[in-house]
Amino acid sequence: MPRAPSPSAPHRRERRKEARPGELLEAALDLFVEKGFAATRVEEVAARAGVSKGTLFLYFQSKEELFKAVVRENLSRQVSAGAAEVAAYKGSTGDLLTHLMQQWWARFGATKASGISKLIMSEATNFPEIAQFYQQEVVEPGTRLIRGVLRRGIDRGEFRELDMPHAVFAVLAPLLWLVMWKHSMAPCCEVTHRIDPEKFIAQHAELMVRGLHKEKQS
Amino acid sequence: MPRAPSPSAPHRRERRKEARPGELLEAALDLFVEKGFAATRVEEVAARAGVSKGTLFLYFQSKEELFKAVVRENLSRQVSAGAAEVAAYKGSTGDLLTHLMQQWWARFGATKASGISKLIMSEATNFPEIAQFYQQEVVEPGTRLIRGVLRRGIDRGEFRELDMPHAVFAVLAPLLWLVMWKHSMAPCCEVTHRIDPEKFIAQHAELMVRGLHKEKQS
Amino acid sequence: MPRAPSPSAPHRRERRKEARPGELLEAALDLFVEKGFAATRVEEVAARAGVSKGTLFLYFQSKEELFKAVVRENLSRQVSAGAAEVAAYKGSTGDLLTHLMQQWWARFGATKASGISKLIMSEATNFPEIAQFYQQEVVEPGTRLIRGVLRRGIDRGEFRELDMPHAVFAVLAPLLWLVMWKHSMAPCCEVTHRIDPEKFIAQHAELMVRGLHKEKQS
Amino acid sequence: MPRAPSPSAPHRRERRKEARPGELLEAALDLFVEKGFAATRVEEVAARAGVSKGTLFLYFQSKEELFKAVVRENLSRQVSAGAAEVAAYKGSTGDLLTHLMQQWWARFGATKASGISKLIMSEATNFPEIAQFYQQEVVEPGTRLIRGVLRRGIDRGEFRELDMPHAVFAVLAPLLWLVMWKHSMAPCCEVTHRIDPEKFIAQHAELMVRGLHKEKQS
DNA sequence: CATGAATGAGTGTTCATTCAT
DNA sequence: CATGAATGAACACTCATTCAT
Repeated sequence: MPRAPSPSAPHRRERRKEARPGELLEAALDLFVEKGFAATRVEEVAARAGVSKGTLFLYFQSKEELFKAVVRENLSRQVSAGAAEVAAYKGSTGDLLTHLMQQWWARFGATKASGISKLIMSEATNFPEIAQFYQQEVVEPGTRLIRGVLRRGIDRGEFRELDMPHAVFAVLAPLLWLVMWKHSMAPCCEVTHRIDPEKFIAQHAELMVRGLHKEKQS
Repeated sequence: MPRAPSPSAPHRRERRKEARPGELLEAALDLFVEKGFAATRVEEVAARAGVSKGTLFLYFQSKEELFKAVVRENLSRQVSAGAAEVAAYKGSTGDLLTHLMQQWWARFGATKASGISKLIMSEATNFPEIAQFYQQEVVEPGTRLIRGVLRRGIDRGEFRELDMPHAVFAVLAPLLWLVMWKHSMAPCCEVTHRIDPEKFIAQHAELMVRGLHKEKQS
Repeated sequence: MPRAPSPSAPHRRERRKEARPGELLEAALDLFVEKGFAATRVEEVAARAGVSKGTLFLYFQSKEELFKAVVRENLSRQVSAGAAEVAAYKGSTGDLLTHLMQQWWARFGATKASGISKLIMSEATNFPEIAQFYQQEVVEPGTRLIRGVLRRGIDRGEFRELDMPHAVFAVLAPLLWLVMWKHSMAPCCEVTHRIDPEKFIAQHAELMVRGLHKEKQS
Repeated sequence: MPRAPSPSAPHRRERRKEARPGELLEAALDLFVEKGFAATRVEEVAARAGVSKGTLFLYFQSKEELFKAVVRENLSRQVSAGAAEVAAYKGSTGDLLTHLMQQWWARFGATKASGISKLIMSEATNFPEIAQFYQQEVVEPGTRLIRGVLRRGIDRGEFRELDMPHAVFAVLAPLLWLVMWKHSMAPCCEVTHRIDPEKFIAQHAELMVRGLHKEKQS
């Protein structure tokens, strides 16, 4: 016997038609980050999103397409956060750099979104297309941002001359490594020397700033 | 081009039990690095080693055991390489640190073996056992080594006091990130700012050493 | 001969989840009885049930679980059949015993289900779990039933005192042997002395009853 | 360096060339009885016989041929034991029957050889050829023997008239069941009501003899 | 739109059998 | 004769994908 739908209550099926893809992407993000592409089963993604396996394929042509959509969705969000801050900053470049790193951790590294950086690094060889996309959308802008900051330091007479492209990555690498570590080794090795992200960044920032600065007067 | 069989040439069913594991490990290393653990098929490993699937299982109980053997073969032996150098080194600690990093790249980072560091980071959550093995066999000794060097610098009055555990990772992180990068993004993004590993390490080392050093007496 | 699809006929991908397990169990019973556990391939079970291999694993976690389900389906239910009859029986214990044996043959021995008793005896050592299950679910209740009957005979002064545990099996053994025989030797040896189960049971029952009875007057 | 063989000591390889097949058959008997045909691995048979897998195939064309040889070898041995005893026996037929059963257990049922009866029953459907062989070599002579004994009893006025073919199996069935039980359920179900073979046979014999005898007093 | 029953290609692993030494 | 390294067919089980309802 079919139950008569009451106009005031939404039908069971109606729940959130247009919200579906988003729920699926969120569930997929969690699982891909946790298990990687191959070990994630689409059925589990569907289940976590509260729909059936068939429904997932209604929105995404294949598991690969789902993966790409997850990455694209989450990549777009995190671009161009710090550019404004740099432009507005008044203090020393060392302080600016330290501030940016801390902000980066608070706004990105500590959130679930950092999982997709890990994801991309992990699966890059299986999805070159994604890797290139990431390169363009995230790496390029990010390196430009840091390059600008280092340039600012040099121009203002605070920093030494640098091997610019590599110096940029010397600044970024520990941050990128940190999110990889957080999503790979850290969950498995609970035993020793648990890294405290904030302290790690503080130590890295201090070493960087000192390393970048011109010798104290000389 | 068919090769003419020479009477002294080995026959089709050549006995070379001693050589097999090595050949299989090499083939496995190649494929695991190229495709990751899950995407590598044991049959392909066997084929690349020039044997049948059954033969592989003659030497390795399972795909996972094969993987562990690859790790042991390629990582565990690299570990204690630097310890000796540290003990014998006479010069300044800054030079020692720079030297160690360059050696590490030459002996490990630049080789195919570095691919499995990337692999482990990528698949750690699916193989916690492997991750822990890596932690014990590689990460722990590596951090101990660096800690010893930093301690040497402090004891000799060259370096400042440090937040030791995090400083160690500040030194290591860019190196570990470099192998990740080399095996994930680098192959896909041939376009811009190709990182030159030696220059990157040089820049990192210089920044680190400057950052670690006491202020030039001021 | 292609069957003309009638509009009311079920479509190719018919939904009949409720019917599937039963069809699979029946096919499995046939094949397990015919070939034994190890020699039966799940794919063939599925094919005989008209479904694909994957579908079988939709309903049974493993080949072994399928086997257990077959056992449960066909044996466990047969158990308590006779208990009621015993309780309600009014006549002599000798007649009761004879009656029970005949009923057992009609309801179990003569059916396909008896094949799994043979199967279990054959493969018991490879599946101790199954053997214990059979022991608990079938052997124990069965021996209890017979013990009750013998006790009834003794209590009513019809039967002699007995070495009870072994007398029980003296009663049961020929029946159990009969199903073994039916499913092992009988199909191969069509030649001589084909055993007629009903007559065999009649002869066994008569001998048993006479053997159990007190000496006529003495 | 090859060791020079001393003439007085047998070479390692020479050990027992002609004993090999026998050792293999013995090992195979043990394992087939214990695990059944499918679950027995030829490598284990070879290992237990102290030779390599290849050597086994030097003597037996295939696993199936090995199985058949095991059965044939052990079947031949056990025929025509009791015929002489029957002919020479002077006492009552009831005592003769009881005596035969006890002897059968002592000389066959209790020995490893009984394992092949179990084996044949278990694998009969997979090896019809074997089953027919067993029928001719063992079952036929055995039933003839018992038939003779029953005939003796009737002719001497001790036993009643019988449904002869079925009476024969009524006598034999518990014995055959006993060896099946011993090699299947008994090893798994150590818990309750462990059957004592001698007592079981005693109880069976007593019931049979009483059941076969003419009514006392007449 | 949503479902979930059904599919079948694909994978790791086993093991009887072969054959060069 | 004996070996044991090598083979490859076979099998249980998985899971992305489809489609009738």
